[in-house]
Amino acid sequence: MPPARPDSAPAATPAMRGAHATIHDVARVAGVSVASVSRVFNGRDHVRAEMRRRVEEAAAQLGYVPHAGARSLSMARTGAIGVVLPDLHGEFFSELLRGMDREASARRLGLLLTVLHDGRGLDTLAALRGQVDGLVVMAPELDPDVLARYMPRGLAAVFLACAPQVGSLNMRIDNRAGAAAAVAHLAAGGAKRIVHISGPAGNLDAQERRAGAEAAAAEAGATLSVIEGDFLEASGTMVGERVAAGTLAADAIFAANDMMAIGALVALKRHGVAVPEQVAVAGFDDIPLARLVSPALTSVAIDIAAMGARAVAQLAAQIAGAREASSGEASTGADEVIVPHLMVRETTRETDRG
Amino acid sequence: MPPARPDSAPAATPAMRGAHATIHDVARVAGVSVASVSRVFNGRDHVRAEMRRRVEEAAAQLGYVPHAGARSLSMARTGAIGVVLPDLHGEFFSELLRGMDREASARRLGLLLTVLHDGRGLDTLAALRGQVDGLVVMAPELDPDVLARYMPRGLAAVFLACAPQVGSLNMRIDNRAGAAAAVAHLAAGGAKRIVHISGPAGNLDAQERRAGAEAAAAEAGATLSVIEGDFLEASGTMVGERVAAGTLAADAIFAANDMMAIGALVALKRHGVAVPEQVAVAGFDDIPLARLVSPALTSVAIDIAAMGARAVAQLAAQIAGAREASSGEASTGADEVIVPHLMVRETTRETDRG
DNA sequence: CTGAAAGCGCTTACAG
DNA sequence: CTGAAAGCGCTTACAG
Repeated sequence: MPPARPDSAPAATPAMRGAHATIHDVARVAGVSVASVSRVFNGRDHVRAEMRRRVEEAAAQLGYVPHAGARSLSMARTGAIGVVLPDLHGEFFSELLRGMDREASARRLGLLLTVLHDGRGLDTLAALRGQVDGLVVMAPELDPDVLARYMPRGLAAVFLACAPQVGSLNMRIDNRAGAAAAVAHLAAGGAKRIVHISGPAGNLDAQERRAGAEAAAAEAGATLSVIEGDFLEASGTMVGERVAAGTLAADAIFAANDMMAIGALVALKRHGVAVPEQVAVAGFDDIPLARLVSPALTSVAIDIAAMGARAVAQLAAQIAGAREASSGEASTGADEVIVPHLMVRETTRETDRG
Repeated sequence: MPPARPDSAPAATPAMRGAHATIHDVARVAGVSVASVSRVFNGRDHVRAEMRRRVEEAAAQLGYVPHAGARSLSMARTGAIGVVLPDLHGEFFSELLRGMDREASARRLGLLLTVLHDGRGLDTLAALRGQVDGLVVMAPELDPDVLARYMPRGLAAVFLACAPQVGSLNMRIDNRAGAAAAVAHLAAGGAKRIVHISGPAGNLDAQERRAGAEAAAAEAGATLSVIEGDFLEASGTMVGERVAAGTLAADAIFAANDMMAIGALVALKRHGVAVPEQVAVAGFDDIPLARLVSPALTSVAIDIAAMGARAVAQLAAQIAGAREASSGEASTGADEVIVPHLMVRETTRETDRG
């Protein structure tokens, strides 16, 4: 639709044309100014009851609904926040979104999803300016400088599990501690030859989990061999089959996420390997599925939904702050670290307690 | 930020104020008109190389990024589609979103998520006007008239698993056929007393699945007792425990979705009931988890991701059509029915074949 | 309490 | 090829 309508009949109202009624249509029908219609709909200023009645009547008659786009341009507020995710595979992101929605719904904020299919989509980030009030970004595989280059300037942002962005609020998972706890637990259960299925080499979470696993293995005097996976079930399956076949010696497997752990677990069981008696298995994330497989999977737990909710809350605070301070930078609170804890279940041997 | 900036120094450019540079800033720095800047950025019309160079230089210098909100107001196109979902629990919605994103990303469309927490949120639907180009709505628990009342008029829409909306494109799952296939399979495996864990009474999918189950049970001469669940694991657990305790007589359980079936399955196993020997179990949806539990769950499969992708593709076609026809109604293609198929796995007895 | 007007940041016929 | 101007549909100081 061209901005001008030179060729439409001058008397035709948008409502007549099948398009939506505008605030001008309502004003005309109600016999008042557009300013008054606006006031009635926003309900801040006082308007006389009679005025309100007439406007509401006209609006109802025309089926008028304010145009959110125009509104946000005028008010410099969209009511939406952008969510940038690396991928949508698996329950991790489903849980994360659920938590984000919980918080966003409560604040009447929309969630605009942008998925970075291994790098592609980065250029759409900048285009989010004017479409969202802020961004929650999760991009564990991206170089922080590259990411910074594509971020729209001056937009509030919270970074989740990314390489830290200076000047922004970063929420990080303590991957090292979580992985170390899992490996220490395996070693305490008697494991001597631990296989670690890592995430992709470029992934920050993967790097940190691997480092934590290596440190704990060294500490416990166990050997740790690393096989690179891709966070998908199939790479776990492959390792499980090699272990079952005897090609890969292991009395324990620690995977960098649950889906790979489950892949390994299922493969081991299929080949008659007893878990945890012959080979213990542990994962990372503690997705809902972890307790449903059998034996139930020991995993490093993070409250994913809570993390998502927290990120949205932080972002909302940042947006409100920027709005208040009106000019320029919002105060970005201190970075936050999420500390995971180990959920011991049936795929590992419980160690003595007291 | 007030629309006018009466109190800011007249010489201050937005860029200087920490805010974003606008097209006017770029035009001024490049010494050209805003129209030309617009042309360079949209790349449709021809512009001289020298002009392009100057504009691009100025834009780079100012860190200019076009304002999507203003753009969409001008062009009457947002580049986003709204996704309205009843809830985010479980893998079903994760899969659905994944499919939608696959298609939306390919078309460079954003996905604006709106979750209807049992009814709440309906009033935000209308507010989507001007924020999205169209809507994919999934609301199996909503009365079609109520839904119609809240839908923004004149916005393209595809309805997924809703009570059919006249004049719109509806995509429906053939729930009756799917449920009937599952129950027929259970009966063929020898089941005589089947317990059906239904979805909530107000849910259309639930109603149809129940009807299909009842028809098939009657056909096969098996009894079917219905216990109302809520699509969550816990309601399946409860039924599983009653069956294990002998309070509820059953040689087979058919749940209206997989999470309830898995709840029942886990409860039965925990209490030492052999599946499928003593009690067979079947679910509906065939979420990825279904094949990971053990024994692996027999389930009525629908390609959830494909369904989501298809809905987005249909919506995109509808939007393009409306844009082409310029005035008024888009042609909404014929309704579509998704036909599920039964995935037989280990929780049911395989019946003879040939 | 209400209205006229300017402004939000773009795009695009229209006329050079 | 380029610029001036009108327009997208709202909101909000400003002046009654």
